[in-house]
Amino acid sequence: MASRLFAERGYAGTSLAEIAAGLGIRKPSLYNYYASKDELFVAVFEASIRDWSQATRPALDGEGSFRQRLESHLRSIVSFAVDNPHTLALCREALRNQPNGAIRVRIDELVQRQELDYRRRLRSFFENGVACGEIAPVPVSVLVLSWQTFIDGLISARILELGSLRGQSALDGDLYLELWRLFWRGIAASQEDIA
Amino acid sequence: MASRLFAERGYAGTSLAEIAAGLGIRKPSLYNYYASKDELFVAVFEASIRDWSQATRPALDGEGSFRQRLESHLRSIVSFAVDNPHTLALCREALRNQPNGAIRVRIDELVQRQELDYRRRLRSFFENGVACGEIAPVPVSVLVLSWQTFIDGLISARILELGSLRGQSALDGDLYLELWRLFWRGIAASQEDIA
DNA sequence: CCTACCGATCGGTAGG
DNA sequence: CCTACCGATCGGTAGG
Repeated sequence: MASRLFAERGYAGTSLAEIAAGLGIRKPSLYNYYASKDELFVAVFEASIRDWSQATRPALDGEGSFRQRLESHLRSIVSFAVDNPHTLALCREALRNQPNGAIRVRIDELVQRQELDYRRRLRSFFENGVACGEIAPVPVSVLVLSWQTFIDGLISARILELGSLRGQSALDGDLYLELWRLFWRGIAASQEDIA
Repeated sequence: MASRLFAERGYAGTSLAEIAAGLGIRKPSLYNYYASKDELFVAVFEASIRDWSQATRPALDGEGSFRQRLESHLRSIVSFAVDNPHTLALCREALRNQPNGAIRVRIDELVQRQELDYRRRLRSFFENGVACGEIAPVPVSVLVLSWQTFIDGLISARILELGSLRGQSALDGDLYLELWRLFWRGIAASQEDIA
């Protein structure tokens, strides 16, 4: 509830009275659970980023070719994004907005930790992929960044289409799999024809 | 000034008193220029999206191979994004947030118009590229979406790093050109080796 | 979990 | 472009 409101209207645009109303209680009762608006926001953000990283975790270390594993990782990311649109939007809101500075530090710390962990896993995945000759011999840091940019683009499309009605979305149906094929073609070692 | 504040703190998080202070005047004086906060925001957003689309326009229809023209288009996008970080952030903020609904409609209309125009130009560019055999025979709608996702990913990286200190950014130095090489490799008709 | 209430700040207006 | 001011709402507290 709070997470949805924060995601849709932002930190400053969401009042504690609205959150309470959504929960069927009155504003002062919130203070039995959280010491302040900041604490509430941090708690909600913490839960969001944890859900996100958990839902996304497993696939990379599974079985199959590097292509299959990366695709399965992508599928878990996309299905989470589709099922939990405001969880992701909240993470973006927290990253982008700078409510008052005090809260910033704590959020940045949470993000840093999760980001470092994710990059470490990606790095090892791509290192192996290059070593096994399935992925093109590009610097691993470029591969990692390329992947993160690809995902960011997909997610952006998803988040932006929440507010305004955009046309065709990158996540409509299985369209993202077409984008994935092009992405993989860009980093694959051997370059099959596309058709 | 107003654009920077709206971009950094969002619509709800920016007060008219702050904007006025940034301009060296008092709050009520703003009402000599704009009838309301909504009008001010729409005006600032309109200017931002216009600057963005103008700075980005020329390259696609220039001379050279499709690869050269798309790369030059990318360069103009990235250099605008680096030079005008909060102009882009404001566009994102306007797209994402839904301040009160009245303002939404007008912003969506501005976005729709510019978006349709941009997609039309991309579509014609990619159609020609495929027809000339320089770009892989993929449905044009997929190519267009793929490009927009690529750009969204680069821009996201830029915007997110404004607030929090992220590690390596996709737009540090010429790193984005490495990502571009992989992107092009994914959509190119003939697939040279990467090394 | 509630009612009642606090000072501060919000967008906006009056009047000059 | 200003000072002075409006009612409404903000996050938060007192006290039960």
